Amino acid sequence: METIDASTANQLRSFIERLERLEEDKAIISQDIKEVFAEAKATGFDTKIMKTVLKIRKMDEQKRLEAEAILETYCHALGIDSVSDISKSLQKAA
Amino acid sequence: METIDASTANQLRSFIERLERLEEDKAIISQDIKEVFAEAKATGFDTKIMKTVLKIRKMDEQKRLEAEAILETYCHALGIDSVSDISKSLQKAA
Amino acid sequence: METIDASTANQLRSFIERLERLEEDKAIISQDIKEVFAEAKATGFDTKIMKTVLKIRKMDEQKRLEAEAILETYCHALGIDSVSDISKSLQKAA
Amino acid sequence: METIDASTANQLRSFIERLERLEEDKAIISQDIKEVFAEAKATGFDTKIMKTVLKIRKMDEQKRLEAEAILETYCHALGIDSVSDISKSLQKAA
DNA sequence: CACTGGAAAATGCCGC
DNA sequence: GCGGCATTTTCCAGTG
Repeated sequence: METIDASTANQLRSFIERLERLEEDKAIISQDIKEVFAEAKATGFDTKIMKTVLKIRKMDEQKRLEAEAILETYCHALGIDSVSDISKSLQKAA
Repeated sequence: METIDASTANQLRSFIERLERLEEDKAIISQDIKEVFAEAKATGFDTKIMKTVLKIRKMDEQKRLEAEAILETYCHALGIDSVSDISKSLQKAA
Repeated sequence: METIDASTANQLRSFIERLERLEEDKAIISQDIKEVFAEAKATGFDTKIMKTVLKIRKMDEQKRLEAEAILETYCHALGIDSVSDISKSLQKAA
Repeated sequence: METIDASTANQLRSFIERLERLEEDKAIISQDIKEVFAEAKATGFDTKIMKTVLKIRKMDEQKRLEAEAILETYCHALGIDSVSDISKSLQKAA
């Protein structure tokens, strides 16, 4: 069986620890989210409806991103480097 | 249909925005985790094994927590307020 | 719209019925589990603790399986077909 | 701390083992269900649609049961012991 | 590159 | 009626 040198072991340990720290941060945020929902509920809001609202807003955001992606494709096809170039043009025009 | 006054609407908006910010933070961390795995993989580590290692370490932690939960339940059943009370008793005894 | 021939429809019906029977069996077992908990509770046991005990026992089993999975992965990486091959080698050596 | 006599310990062990056996049976059925879905998929059916079909049929069944519950309530209110009494009457009539 | 298996997230349910 | 938990659904990396 292959031996693992100390350096490699330390690298691995480092990766594992970084991951565990990130997972922990993520867990904390998940907890924060739950607390915000709890607070909203205590204030009298219906969390189920709130979740639906969030979902719809996310879908809208997604739609916007997809629209931008299409725009980006068109820009590329038309030889315009990026959307920001259009912004600049528009600002100049204004 | 009931009308919603401006104040309530603002409260709701505030909750929604806080939640969206938290969701975004969480998404960033998820992305970070993926990148660490990618880096580890590029360094030559087997991510599958790494995930299993993380899982086992998490299970150890989880098991410890479950055991503590049982202890807590017993303490409650026996009229001892908390585990720390036991610690105190033991310290006195020592 | 595509038409569905009778044979296909019967096949589908057969699958659906098999699934519904299995779901029903599963529901019966879930009910049995509830009843055992109820009986234990009536006998004076704390179901919460029982659930925790079951969880820990399950985790032990799971941990064992995870560890075996890692071993299996190493074996594979080292060109050893299976754990039983190791057993054989060890038996010869003994 | 209270001591637990052997008899109680055996009772507990018995409950735990019964539960573990039931959990195992349940897991087997869950596995069977997955296999039926896999088979249906291999036959060319869309499992997602099948799941929707099952859900709708379940809702229908639920509706039927609720209707029966209402009927049962009426029967009770009218001094008829059970639905089966109605069945008998109908069978006689036929 | 479609598929499968497993992890993460969302939903629904049950007990308190 | 609520929190907590189990189940379900969804997503994604890995694989043939």
